[in-house]
Amino acid sequence: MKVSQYLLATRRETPKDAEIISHQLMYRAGMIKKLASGLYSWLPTGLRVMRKVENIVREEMNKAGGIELLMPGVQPAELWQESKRWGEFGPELLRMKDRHERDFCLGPTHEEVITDIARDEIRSYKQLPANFYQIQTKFRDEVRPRFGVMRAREFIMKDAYTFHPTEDCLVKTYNIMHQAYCNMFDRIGLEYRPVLADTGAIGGSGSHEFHVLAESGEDAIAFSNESDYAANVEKATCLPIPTEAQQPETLEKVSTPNVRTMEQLCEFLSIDASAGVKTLIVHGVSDEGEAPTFVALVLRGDHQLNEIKAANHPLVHSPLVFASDEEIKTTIGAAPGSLGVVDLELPVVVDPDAASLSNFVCGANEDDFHYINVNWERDASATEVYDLRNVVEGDLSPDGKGTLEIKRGIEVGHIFQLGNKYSHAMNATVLNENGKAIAMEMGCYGIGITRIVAAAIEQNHDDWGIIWPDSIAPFHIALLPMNMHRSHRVREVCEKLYEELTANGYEVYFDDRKERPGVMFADAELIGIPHRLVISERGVDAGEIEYKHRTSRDAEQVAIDGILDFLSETLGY
RNA sequence: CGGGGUAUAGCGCAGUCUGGUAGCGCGCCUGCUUUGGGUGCAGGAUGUCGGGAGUUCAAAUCUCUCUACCCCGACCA
Repeated sequence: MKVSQYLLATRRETPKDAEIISHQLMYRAGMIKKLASGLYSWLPTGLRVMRKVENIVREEMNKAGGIELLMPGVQPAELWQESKRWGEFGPELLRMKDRHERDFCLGPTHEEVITDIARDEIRSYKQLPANFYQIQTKFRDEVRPRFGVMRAREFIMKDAYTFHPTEDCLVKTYNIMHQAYCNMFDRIGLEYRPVLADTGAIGGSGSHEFHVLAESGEDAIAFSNESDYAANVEKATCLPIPTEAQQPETLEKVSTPNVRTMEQLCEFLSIDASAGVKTLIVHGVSDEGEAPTFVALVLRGDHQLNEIKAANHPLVHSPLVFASDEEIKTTIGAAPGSLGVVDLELPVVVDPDAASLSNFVCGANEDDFHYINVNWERDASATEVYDLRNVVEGDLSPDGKGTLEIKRGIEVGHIFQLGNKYSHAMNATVLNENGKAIAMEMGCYGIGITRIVAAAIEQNHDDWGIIWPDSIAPFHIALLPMNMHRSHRVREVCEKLYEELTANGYEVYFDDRKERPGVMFADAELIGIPHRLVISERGVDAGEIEYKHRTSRDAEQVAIDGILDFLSETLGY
């Protein structure tokens, strides 16, 4: 590629609304241009990177037995009504009508369409397992798009769907896909972790997320320092903290004027937050239209409620709804801040680490009073002991090996064992060996292609710009002539080298603009081209070309005749 | 959807309080200059001041209204 005939679109200034480094650099490197909130054009340089990612994903999918197809972005409402998701999906589903007033949506995902294909085309267990995928534009009307293409409304996703006669077969394919995902991220060259994930509303038995580790990640993931246990903090569990039961002391009610928060209480009583419990009142399950019921959730004072775990408890309303101050006042007779477990007449769900305390502190259900030396059974009863809290750094790994560390991650992939939710709702059956119709077991597997591009930048950049791994770099080699407009010799060497490199399959960024060296260096570094060749009159006279890798400090001189061999060795092909 | 903010040249911004001929930097065009890290000098082009309505002799500036975008909270690849 000759830069003079290309749309480079690099910029010196960072737009004020770009908050994370990948967004800033993608904009400055001329990879993307915003059209509207959450909608981006991919300029030539950006598209080249995206295609590289796509190709790696495609190759690994094919290796894993996937068969590529392509489904429409616009989908009829009927399919979504059949799966019940026309109602369930909410405002994130962008809906529209055609000229005949028929309802359609822009597909945020394609379970319905693929299931429709499968139910028509797959009739026998002999055709299973089947593994279909596509790489295609998705649309989700995000409440708040942000971070550039990281959370865009329109984005490119690879989505795969598998169909199986049995759960065993599903698990087998699921594991193959898990490995395929690892292969993709390995090939791209990202530091990532597969982690156990919450299956959420979709249900099903197994789910993993793939996270690229980065400070700017929106998710927290926990993993053991001694085993391969890793899970989204939403889902992560740990072993209870070992405690020794103490001799029960006498229960005592103490006056704690104006104490409302855990911090105030700790200061007032000179205790550590781990010596107390906090009591949270949430809505319980209730029938439609009935007045809400309430459930008390009890955690050790220094622990944080995990709302997803809480909402998964059978007594607790899902999604989680906290009781309002008025509801608490009328139900308990005290304001939040003085709640406790003694004589509490509600179902009480207690986190294991709160359940193992003795002689602990809690509110007295009376404003400005707390109890000290509270003990379970004697003073308070737990309806159930149930994991309710977020794990924290240093907790014991649930597999008994090591302690947990917490890092931030960007979710770039998510795989699910779906079971038969869609096949059942949409009547996608096959005949088994006995001629009996059974709903197919399904798996689904997503990868955010465009998000991977941004995540790769989060992980690979420096003060000068992006540093692409070879695998997804927009160009392999930057060919930078010094003052070519004044030197026939430099021009000759460059033009010839450009032809040769291109003929050898390299993607060459040939900066043939009449620019000063500083401008050329700055642009090539900003764009993140991994390998750089500098051609100068001085070098040509000495029969040498200068080579430098994007990450190395110093350049080296290479003989002009040996440059092809040198590059094939350095780049590995 | 709730709360906060912004909208002036391609980009980044000043000007708005206190109404009076539209500005700066970068970029862009022309010429000269310079030549291994975003050169320097000179000249030049570019605006419905987000849209609409109002107040006024006069509105980027004051009032009303609409729209778009950004930031903070619940979702997701």
